[in-house]
Amino acid sequence: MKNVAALAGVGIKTVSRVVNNEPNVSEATIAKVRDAARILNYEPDLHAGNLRRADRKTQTLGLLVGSVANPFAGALHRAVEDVATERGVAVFAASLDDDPNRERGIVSALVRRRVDGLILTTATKSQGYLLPEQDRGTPIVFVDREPVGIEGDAVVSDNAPGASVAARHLIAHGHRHVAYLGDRRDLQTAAERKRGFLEEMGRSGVATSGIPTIEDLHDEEMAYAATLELLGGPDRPTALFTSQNLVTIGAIRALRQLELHRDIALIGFDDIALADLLQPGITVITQNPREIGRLAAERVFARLDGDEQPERTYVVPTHLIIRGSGEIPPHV
Amino acid sequence: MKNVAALAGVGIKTVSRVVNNEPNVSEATIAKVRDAARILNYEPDLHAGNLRRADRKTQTLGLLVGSVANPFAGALHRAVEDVATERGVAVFAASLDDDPNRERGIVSALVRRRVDGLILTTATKSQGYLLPEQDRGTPIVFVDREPVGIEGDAVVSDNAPGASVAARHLIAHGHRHVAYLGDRRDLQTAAERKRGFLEEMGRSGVATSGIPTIEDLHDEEMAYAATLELLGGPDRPTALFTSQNLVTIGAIRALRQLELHRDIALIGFDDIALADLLQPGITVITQNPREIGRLAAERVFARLDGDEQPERTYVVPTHLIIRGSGEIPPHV
DNA sequence: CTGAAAGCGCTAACAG
DNA sequence: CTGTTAGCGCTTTCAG
Repeated sequence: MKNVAALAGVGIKTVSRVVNNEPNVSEATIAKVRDAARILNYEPDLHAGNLRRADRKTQTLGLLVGSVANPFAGALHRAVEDVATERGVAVFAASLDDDPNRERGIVSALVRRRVDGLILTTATKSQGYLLPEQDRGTPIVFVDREPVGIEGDAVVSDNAPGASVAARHLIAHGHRHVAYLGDRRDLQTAAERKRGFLEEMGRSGVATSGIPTIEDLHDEEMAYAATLELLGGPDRPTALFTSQNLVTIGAIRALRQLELHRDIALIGFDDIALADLLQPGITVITQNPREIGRLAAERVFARLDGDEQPERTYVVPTHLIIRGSGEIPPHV
Repeated sequence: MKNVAALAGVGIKTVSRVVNNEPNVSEATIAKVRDAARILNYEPDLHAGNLRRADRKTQTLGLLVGSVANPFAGALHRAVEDVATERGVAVFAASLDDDPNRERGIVSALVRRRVDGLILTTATKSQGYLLPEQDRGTPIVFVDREPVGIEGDAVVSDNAPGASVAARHLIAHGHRHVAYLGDRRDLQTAAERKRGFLEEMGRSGVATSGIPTIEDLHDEEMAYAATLELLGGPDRPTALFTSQNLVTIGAIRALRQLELHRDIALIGFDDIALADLLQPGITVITQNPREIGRLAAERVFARLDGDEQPERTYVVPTHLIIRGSGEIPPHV
């Protein structure tokens, strides 16, 4: 900047004015400065400026998702990016891998970089450690899972109601003997989905004790193996409810393996790619990651703009998409 | 930091030493400082420190991909993140949308944030505008597409050879009348795949002029419509080669719509989710986005570590995965 | 082993 | 309309 000022023959502050489009600079001076900047390939240093700027905003957002490689996170990330870009804000994205230590490390790295806001999927038991940062004025919005040990805006899917819809749908198609296949039970989303599912089964008069539940299925292979075992055993269920993406895919593979995919009903929570092209098509409860991301980013910016309303949880609705696998009648 | 120093009753420089794990501080002092830091919830400001630091590294990387929402980009992003995290480096990820203006804007935003390195998918005709930044010492690695107007490391798939393999496979299964369905012809990857495909067909004695080619298919809907039209017309091809993900999916939908999916062969470039569960399974040429990302990140860090070897292009091999659709014999 | 002074690139506050 | 001075939070340099 000093160099630009020298080349343009003006003071350093004038360059600053031009770069930041501040008023009270003559057209001629602006032109001189811009020329000099172009010749020197000058790019302002956002961080240096920020050090002294009144609002101290880095124009930067931190986003923590399950894994940037998974489609749910990708869609969410894109939505966040879209609203951030509109405001000239760049986003750091990182992967959680459901690891509490990783969460702490990433949050710390983001805080050290003085992000203006945080959008977080969490794996820690309590997020109380974020209190100091929140007190410092950084808006924090939780996505996918609600916070524990701290107040904060949150944007989540209606996990329990969505799972209830799945249960009701299977019941309506005559099923009484439905198995639940779920992710790690310490994950809030998995627990909610299980709760919604079991409650609805209960309301329909199916005893919870009679419902086969297999949990802690964290990847496709585990789900595949668990499904094979379940269906190979006695007293085989007539339908499956899978609480998550990878579990659904594992179950599909197992059903195919056993050639039961046309005989045993299946509803999965969360959509999967090309689910409509399989035979039968896979009936699912879809989430809306784009909307979750959009809302979360909007909340961050609203807080940044001074919105003071009480923190709350925003629930993004899920939808039942009927494609065939969920409408298979019970087969004895 | 001033506050921490005051509370610990030491000089500011001593705090700096402790925070950065510099030597020559007594155990007792270290303990005092750490206590004070904890009490005040002190988090160092990475950018402020960087302003004066000798190496001026922000521990930050910029990544520009097609769209963070697409699976190829997600896998690449994750691989980059993995190698970056190991070195305490955070990554800014942004979406290009094959828009040259967007590319310029994002690059500028990243440069202003003084990222230590850039990993870029590009849409501009020439990347000469990056020369000043490169001269400033920022390593730039191009992914998916090779640079024009500038020297630089690049990591790409073997597009032409991969497409040749597809062509050869179809030829080997007896096809002579194969259509090419491709993405925007101004995209380097699409052009390469087309070239590889046509050259191989030529080597097998099929006249290029007789090969139906439909290009500029940028999304699923366009591909679907184009495929419907192609197959509804006279002189229907016996096999299709689709040069990209979304085009493949559009073609699959069209084939199903016409109930030709068991009669017309299909090979797609780039893998698609659950391709093995469709009937028939979709034969594809897979890319390796994780490896592309890993290599790109490694190149950036190697350059940062002083590697001076000439810039070059790294080619990551593709693989033919046989699943059924590519092995359908010609049907007249 | 420790601290004081200077300065990184920029903006705030004020003076011309 | 323009420039000067101070200072953001930290690291460097150098003197204790």
